Amino acid sequence: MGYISAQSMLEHLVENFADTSTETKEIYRIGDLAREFDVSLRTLRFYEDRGLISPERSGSTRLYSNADKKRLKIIILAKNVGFSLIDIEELLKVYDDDKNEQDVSVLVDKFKEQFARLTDQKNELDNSISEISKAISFLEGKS
Amino acid sequence: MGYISAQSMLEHLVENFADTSTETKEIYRIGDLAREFDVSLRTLRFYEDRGLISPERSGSTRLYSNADKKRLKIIILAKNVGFSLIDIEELLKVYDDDKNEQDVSVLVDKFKEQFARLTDQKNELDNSISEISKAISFLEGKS
DNA sequence: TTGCTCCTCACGTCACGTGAGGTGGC
DNA sequence: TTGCTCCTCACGTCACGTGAGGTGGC
Repeated sequence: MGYISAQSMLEHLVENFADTSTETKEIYRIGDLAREFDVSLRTLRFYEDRGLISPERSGSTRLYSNADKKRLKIIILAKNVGFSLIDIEELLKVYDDDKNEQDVSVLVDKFKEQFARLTDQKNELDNSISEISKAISFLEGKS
Repeated sequence: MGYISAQSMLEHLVENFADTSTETKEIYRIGDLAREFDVSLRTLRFYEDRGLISPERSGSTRLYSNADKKRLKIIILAKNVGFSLIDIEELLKVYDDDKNEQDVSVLVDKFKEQFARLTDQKNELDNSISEISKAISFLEGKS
């Protein structure tokens, strides 16, 4: 099959997973995107502080393009699966420096690592749930 | 069956769940307890700052009694099942103000609330795991 | 004029981690 | 003297939340 860049893979990925409103505009204000992705204004400003996204300005007001919105979709998907902002910065670096096919395997590796972290967390959570269940039946059995 | 106080229930609970070393001493130093409960010195000092535990001192060195150790067992069990330090403060209040049987149901309620929080977290985690699994098979299928 | 939305600081949160710099008894 | 363990600040972390105080266009 044909060559697929990491960049277009990420774009297809978020198209499949972050299927939000179908409203098509050219320019978005911060409130539009905050509503659409269900995050706070502070969150979007914070991501900008962290260098993850850099919207244009009209005076002091931020203006987000469709490219910014695609970028934000990637950020939100990555956040939803528990990537840290540092991780997301690296993902976006792959997205931006789209030079060769190796990037794709780097991408797969990063997602697999995150999958491993999530399953570790799940095991810890399951242990906590089992411990608290035992505690509750102990407390109820004695009352 | 006979009346069982919230205080003794908490003690029995941690006896069952936090069965650590059986070494019996009268006095523990901070390093002893840190090793036994697998937490840092900083953590024990922080819990003291937060008013959760108040060991004696010999000069500047902290000396923990067996009662302090029991108390710490409760703290560690509660931490392991995800209670916040604020929650733990309230649990310890029940442990200290051991006046009537109502406390026991308060205790059960707090544990059940925490159980609900944990299952919510588990659902979120399961969603994240499912999302990232789909993402990985998407990425692998296209490479 | 009133609302709505936008803006920039800047401190607060949560549970500690991580040095820096120093003391005390074997 | 060297190690080991203990101590007290006090800033850093992570991803924002939460005001305070102010601007700009319908």
